[in-house]
Amino acid sequence: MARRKQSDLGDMSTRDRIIESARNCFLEYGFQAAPLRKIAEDAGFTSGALFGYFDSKEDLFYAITDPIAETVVKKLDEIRAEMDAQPEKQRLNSMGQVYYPHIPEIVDILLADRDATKLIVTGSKGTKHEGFLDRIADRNATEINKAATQAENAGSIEQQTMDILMDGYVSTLFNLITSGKDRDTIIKCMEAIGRVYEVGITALMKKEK
Amino acid sequence: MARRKQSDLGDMSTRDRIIESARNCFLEYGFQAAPLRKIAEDAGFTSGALFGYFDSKEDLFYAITDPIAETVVKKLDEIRAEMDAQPEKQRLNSMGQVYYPHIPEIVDILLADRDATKLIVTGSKGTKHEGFLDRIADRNATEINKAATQAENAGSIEQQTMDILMDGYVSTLFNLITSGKDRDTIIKCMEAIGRVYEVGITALMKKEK
Amino acid sequence: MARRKQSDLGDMSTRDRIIESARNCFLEYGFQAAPLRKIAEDAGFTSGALFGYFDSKEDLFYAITDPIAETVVKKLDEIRAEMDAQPEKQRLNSMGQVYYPHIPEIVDILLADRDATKLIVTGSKGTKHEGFLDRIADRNATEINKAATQAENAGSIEQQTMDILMDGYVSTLFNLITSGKDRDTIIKCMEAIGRVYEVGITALMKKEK
Amino acid sequence: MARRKQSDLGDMSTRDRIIESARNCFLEYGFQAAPLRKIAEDAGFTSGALFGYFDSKEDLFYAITDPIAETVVKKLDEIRAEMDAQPEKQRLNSMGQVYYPHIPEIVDILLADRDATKLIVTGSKGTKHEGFLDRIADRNATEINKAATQAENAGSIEQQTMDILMDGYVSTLFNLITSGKDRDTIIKCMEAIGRVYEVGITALMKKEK
DNA sequence: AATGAATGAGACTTCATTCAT
DNA sequence: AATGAATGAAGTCTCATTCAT
Repeated sequence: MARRKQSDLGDMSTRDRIIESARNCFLEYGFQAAPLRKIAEDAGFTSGALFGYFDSKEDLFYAITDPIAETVVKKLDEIRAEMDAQPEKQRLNSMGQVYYPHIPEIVDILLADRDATKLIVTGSKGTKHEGFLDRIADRNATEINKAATQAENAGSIEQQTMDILMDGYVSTLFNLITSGKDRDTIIKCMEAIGRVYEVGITALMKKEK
Repeated sequence: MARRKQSDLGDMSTRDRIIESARNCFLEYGFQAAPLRKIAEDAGFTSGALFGYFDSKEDLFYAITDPIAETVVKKLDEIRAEMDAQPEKQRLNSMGQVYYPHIPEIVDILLADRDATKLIVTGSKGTKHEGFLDRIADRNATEINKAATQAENAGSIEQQTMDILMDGYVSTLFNLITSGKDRDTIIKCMEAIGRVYEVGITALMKKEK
Repeated sequence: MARRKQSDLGDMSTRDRIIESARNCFLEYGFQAAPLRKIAEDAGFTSGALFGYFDSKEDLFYAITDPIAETVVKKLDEIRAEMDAQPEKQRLNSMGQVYYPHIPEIVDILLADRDATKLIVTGSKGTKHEGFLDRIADRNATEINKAATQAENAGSIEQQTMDILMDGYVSTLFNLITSGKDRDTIIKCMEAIGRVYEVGITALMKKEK
Repeated sequence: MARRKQSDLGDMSTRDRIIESARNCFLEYGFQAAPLRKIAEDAGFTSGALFGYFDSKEDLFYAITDPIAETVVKKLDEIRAEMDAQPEKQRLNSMGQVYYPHIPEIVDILLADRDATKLIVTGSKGTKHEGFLDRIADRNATEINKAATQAENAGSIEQQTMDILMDGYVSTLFNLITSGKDRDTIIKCMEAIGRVYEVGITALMKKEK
C-alpha cells in the first residue's frame, strides 16, 4: 500500500513538498551547495515561498535532520547511562554486552528517516551537525578511556584497538543505514558483525594474557 | 630531518605554496566552500595568480588529490587481479587471505599524503572524487558477489555479511588514516582488527555448517 | 477622561487599529523601512488585511499624515494671504507682527497629531511629504524676497538674514513639537523666542541705519 | 580653476567615482533606499566592483560621512572643555560668549563636505549616524542644565527657553549648511543671528528681574 | 610571474502586493 | 472582513574567473 513515490508531490502540503524537495537537493548537493531556488522550483514554488515556512536555509535543513539527530543523541545518552551503572571494574569488558542489544533500537531510529541520517553524516557541512559522527566517536572514546582507567585488567587489550573497533562498529552502522539495505538485513549484519567482534576480541584478549 | 613545518612557506615554489595553502583551506572548508581568494592570500598571492598554475579550482583540487586517488585505485585493481587469479571455487574464501597482506601497502599509499586522503574522503563534495569510498565499496561488493556465485559453498556465510565486513574493514582503514594516528599504530590496529575479523568469520562459518 | 492607552487596541475599529500600529512602526523605522507585515501583526491582523482599507503602503502613510500636512499648509496659506493684504511698502517689516500671533494656532494644528507631525518631518523619506519643511521654508523665503523687493527700506536688515531667522523660527517650532514638550511649554517657548527675535531684529535694524 | 563638475567622472579613480556616485544616490534616496546597484552603475561599474573598495554598503556610507562626523564631534568636545574651564557660577551666562566665536570653525568643518553633512543630518537612517543632531542637542542640553544648577542666578531666564534657543541655534546652523548658501553668507547669517540672540536674551533677562 | 581591477552569475533573503477562499 | 499562500522583483553580497598591465 505504499502509494507515494518520491516524485509524487501532487497531493502533499506545501510544507511537505518543500521538505521533500529539500531532502533531495540537500542529498544531491549537500547543504551549502544546494540552491534554495532549485529546492523551491522542484517543489513547484518560487524561492520566496520557502520563507513562509522556514526562517532560513539552515532552519529548513534542521527541520529534516533534527528529529533524527536529537533522538539518536538521546538514545546514546541513555546507553551511556546504563554503562555508567555497571560496576567500575567490569565496565570496560561489559561495554560491548551493554551496547549491542541496543543496536536494533538505534537502527530503527536512523531508519525512521534514512535520508535525514545520510544528510547528517554526509551533507551537513556548514551546519551545526557538521562532524556529528566525530562527536559521537569522541564521546565513545572518552567513555572507553574512562572505563579503561578504572578497569581491573586494563590493557589486556590495547585501548586504541578497542577504541577503533567501537568506532568501526558505529561507522559500519551508519554505512549500512545509508547503503540502502533493508531493516532486517541491517539488523542481521550488525548482529553477525557483533558476533565477529565478540569472538575476535575474546580471542585477542586470551592471546594477550 | 623533517625540516619544514606546515606554515613555513618561505622557500617553496609558488606552485607548492599554492598547493600547501589549498590543502589547508580545502581541509578546513571543503572543496566547495573554500574561497579561492583565501587560498591565494594564505599562500601570499592574489587569486588571479592561481590561474597561471591551475585551470580551475577543480584542477587545483585534483592536483592535490589525484596522486593518492589514482595510486590507491591502481593498487586495488592489482589486488583484485590477484584475487581473480585464484581458482574460482575457493575464491570467495580466500579473498581475506589475499586482501589482508596488502593492507600495509595501502596504508603507506594513503599515508603518503594523509591530508589528500582526508580530502578525498571528507571534502570532495562537488568534485569527481565525491563518493570515492562508495565506489570502492561497490566494486568490492561486486567482486564478492561474483565470487560468491561461483563458490562451492556459497552461503556458508551470508554473502551480505561478508560484503559488509569488507566494507567495514575498508571504512575503518580510512577512518584510521584520517584520525591522525601514526603509521605503526595504524598497522597494528589493522592487524588486530584483521585477526578479530578472521577469528570471528571462521567461527561464524563453522557455526553455519 | 482620556481612557485609552496607546497599546489598548482591543475596542478600536480595524481601520483605527491598523492606523495606530502604522503610526508606531513608521515612527520607529521610517516609511520605507517599516515592514507592512509588522504593522499588520502589531495591529493583530495579517498583512493582506491592510489592503482592504488602504490601496498601498503609501496610502496608509498619507492616511496618517495628510490631515496634519494639509491643515498646516492651509493655515500657512491664510497667513500668507494676510501678509499680502498689508501695504506693499511696509509688508517686509510687518511680517513678523503678522506671523507671530498665528503661532499658537499652528502649534495647535501640529499638536493635534504630534506623531503625524513627527512622521512628516522625520519619517517621510520616499513619500510625497519628503522635504515638507524645505518646501515651507522655500515658500517663506519667496514671500520674504518678494516683500523685500517692494519694501521702502529694503536692506536695512539683510534680506538673507531675515530669511534665515524666519526659517529658524519655523524649524524651532517643529523641533519643539517633536521634542515631546507639552502645549503650554511650547507656546511659552515660542513666545519667548518671538520676543528674543523681535528685540534682536529691532536692534539689528537700528544698528544698520 | 575648479575644473570638475559633479557629473564629470571620467578622469577620477574608481574609488572616487564610486564615492561620488554613492554621495549622489545617498542624497537622493537616503542610506537604506539607495540601491547599491544604482550606485555602481552610475559610477560605471557592476555592483560587485564596490566590494573591492568597501566592505559593505554601510562602510561606503561611512567613508563619506565619518570624516565630517568625527571632526565636528571633536570640535564640539573642545568647545565643551573650554566651557568647563569657566568659573562655575558664571558658566551659564558665558556659554554663548564661548560658543559663538567657534561658529566659523564649525561652519568650515561642515562646509568641507556639505553633502556629507546633509547625509548625516538627513539621510543616515539605518546607520550609526542616525539621530546625530539629537545626540548633539542632548549633550548641549545636558551641559546647559549642569551649568544652570551651578549658576548664581539660575532661572533668571527659563532654562527650557535657553535650551531651545541653543538647539535652534545649532539647528539653524545645519539648515544653513545644507541650504546651499556660500560660506560668507553662512558666517554672516550666523553672526547676525548670534547678535539677535544675545540682544534678545539680555533683554529677556532684564525683564525677568 | 603576478597583480589588481572588474565582471557576471548566482547566493540567501525581504517585502509589498495579489487573490482565492 | 480577513486570512494565508504565494509571487516576483529587488535587496546586499560572494566568488570563480578573466585580462590588461
